[in-house]
Amino acid sequence: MIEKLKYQIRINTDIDELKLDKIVSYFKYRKVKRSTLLLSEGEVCKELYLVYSGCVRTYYLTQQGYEKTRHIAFDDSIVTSFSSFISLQPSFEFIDTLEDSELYSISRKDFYQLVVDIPEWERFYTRFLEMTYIHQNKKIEARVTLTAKQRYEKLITEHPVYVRRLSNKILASYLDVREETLSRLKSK
Amino acid sequence: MIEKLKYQIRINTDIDELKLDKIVSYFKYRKVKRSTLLLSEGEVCKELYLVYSGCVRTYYLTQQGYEKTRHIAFDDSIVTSFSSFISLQPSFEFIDTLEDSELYSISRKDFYQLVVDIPEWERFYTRFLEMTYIHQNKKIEARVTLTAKQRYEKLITEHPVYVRRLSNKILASYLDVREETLSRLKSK
DNA sequence: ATGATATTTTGACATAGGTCAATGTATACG
DNA sequence: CGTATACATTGACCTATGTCAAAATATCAT
Repeated sequence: MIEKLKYQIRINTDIDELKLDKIVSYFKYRKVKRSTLLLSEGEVCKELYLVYSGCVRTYYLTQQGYEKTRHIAFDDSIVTSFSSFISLQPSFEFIDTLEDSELYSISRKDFYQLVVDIPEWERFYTRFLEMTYIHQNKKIEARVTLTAKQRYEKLITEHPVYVRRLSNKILASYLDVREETLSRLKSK
Repeated sequence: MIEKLKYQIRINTDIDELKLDKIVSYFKYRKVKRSTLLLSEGEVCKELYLVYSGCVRTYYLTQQGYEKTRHIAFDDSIVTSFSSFISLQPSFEFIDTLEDSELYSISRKDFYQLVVDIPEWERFYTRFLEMTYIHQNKKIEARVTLTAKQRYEKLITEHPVYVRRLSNKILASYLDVREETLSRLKSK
């Protein structure tokens, strides 16, 4: 089951099975329907999710009420409203499921207790933050240097799964264009 | 001198003076003139800088050859081309000085050796990455949800130093608008 | 100081992408 | 199954911001 998480940790840091089992024991299994709201704007985010199957996203609203998708997590990836999870400030993001999903969740309290108790877990977390930084940075660069068309084509090339698995509406909100614009881009 | 770094580390993690002195001993002092290029696109970034005085920025070029400023570091803050520093991949960013500056630099090798050797330093680094994440995320949100005018006004309100200390050209590149546009925004 | 070089401002115009509205097409649920 | 609700497409038009060029300042090096 949660083998994938174990595997992820193993490749990022040396760790024995005992500690690995301890870490994994804090994750709780949870099955949720499509379109389930896991966190609302204004709430403090006290859970981190590991997506075992399905799809979870985080998004926020513009002043005009449009959704902007920050992150989409498919199988075996981690998702939470990080800014809130880290700072304990109210989240400006929502978290919801885009498909029926199986999740493993860990509480913020347990998560940070593991950071203190298990050096390998802290190492893993540090690596994770580093990779997240790089990913964010690339996303910003793409947003700033490419046209809507180019961003769409880049996504097709680099992550065809997104285009295959997501609705136009979600894809548009992820690429930061209006749905109408995406629809037009596709037909050219 | 490097008291500020010590102070920063102390408030983020408990650490004794001995270790603090060891950390600090790896930083080398360096005085550089305005407009000095510290890193070029394509090079692997193997240094991290602590800005003691002056101003350092990182930027990249769009396909049309325009500069886009990612980060501006004034006194007492940390700057490097992180994606490259972390991954050892060639940097897509440049680093240069916007004012005559005094820097403390540490090599990537020493930096990561300290991460391994001194748990408090790793803790500090983790906190730093967390704060950096939150900062990046806010910047993206602002870029996506606000107009050029609103971004400019937000900057005036939240970080008037930027507006006071930077040229229009740099400020425009930081706000992700053309210089002409910024010039017009100001006169309204 | 003085010319050279870079920055800022202003103007006229172009355009990518947004907006609003209507129509067509899925898909979910009783 | 059928119909209600959400999603996707298309059209006509609009606007914020970019582009290019020229003039007005500021800044720098000798």
